[in-house]
Amino acid sequence: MRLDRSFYERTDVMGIARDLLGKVVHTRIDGAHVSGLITETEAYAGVDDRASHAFAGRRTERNASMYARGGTAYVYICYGIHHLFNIVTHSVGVPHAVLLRGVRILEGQAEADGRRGRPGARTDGPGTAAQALGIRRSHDGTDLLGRRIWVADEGLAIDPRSIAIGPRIGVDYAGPDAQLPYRFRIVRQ
DNA sequence: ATACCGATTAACT
DNA sequence: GTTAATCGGTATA
Repeated sequence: MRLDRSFYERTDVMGIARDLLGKVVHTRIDGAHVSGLITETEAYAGVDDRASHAFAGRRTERNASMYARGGTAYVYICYGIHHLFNIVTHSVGVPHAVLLRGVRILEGQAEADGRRGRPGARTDGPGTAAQALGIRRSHDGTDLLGRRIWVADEGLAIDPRSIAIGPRIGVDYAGPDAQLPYRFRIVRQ
């Protein structure tokens, strides 16, 4: 069952990041349907989070969609190369987001392989997951309740003991906030 | 205008 | 372990 607006409009971005583990992200892009089990996420907690692009209310052309309503895609280019897919949460004007950091492809493996360039290539990083799903900067601002990108609960139960929680990756610039336990991943099963 | 850095990855030594 | 790839944001002039 597809996640509805009320899931994304919740105010607890860390809880959403955790609850997205085991959900299934679907894309219908360039005529192909690809889906993947979400295995890793990170929460970015808006204006108070030094690791967030929206820290202190920063608002630029790049991060404008972080300020959209929950259930919107925020896609930006990192290191000039990688397209990183985020799920915006909370309400309009509150720039919370969850970074998709890893998936296990369930449907459309051949299409994902083609996009990644070789069969069986990894999809366990934020850049590789977005690439396999076909998500790119042009999908920034896409409504996750539309027909291009959506997330579904397909009844896969995740044992809480299989979830690891720890500091986020690559945010050393964020000072003390770099140590916050905002990274969630499935480590077993 | 110039300079530096980043929510990364793959291909090296 | 190191490094190249490559571009928007931010700071400085």
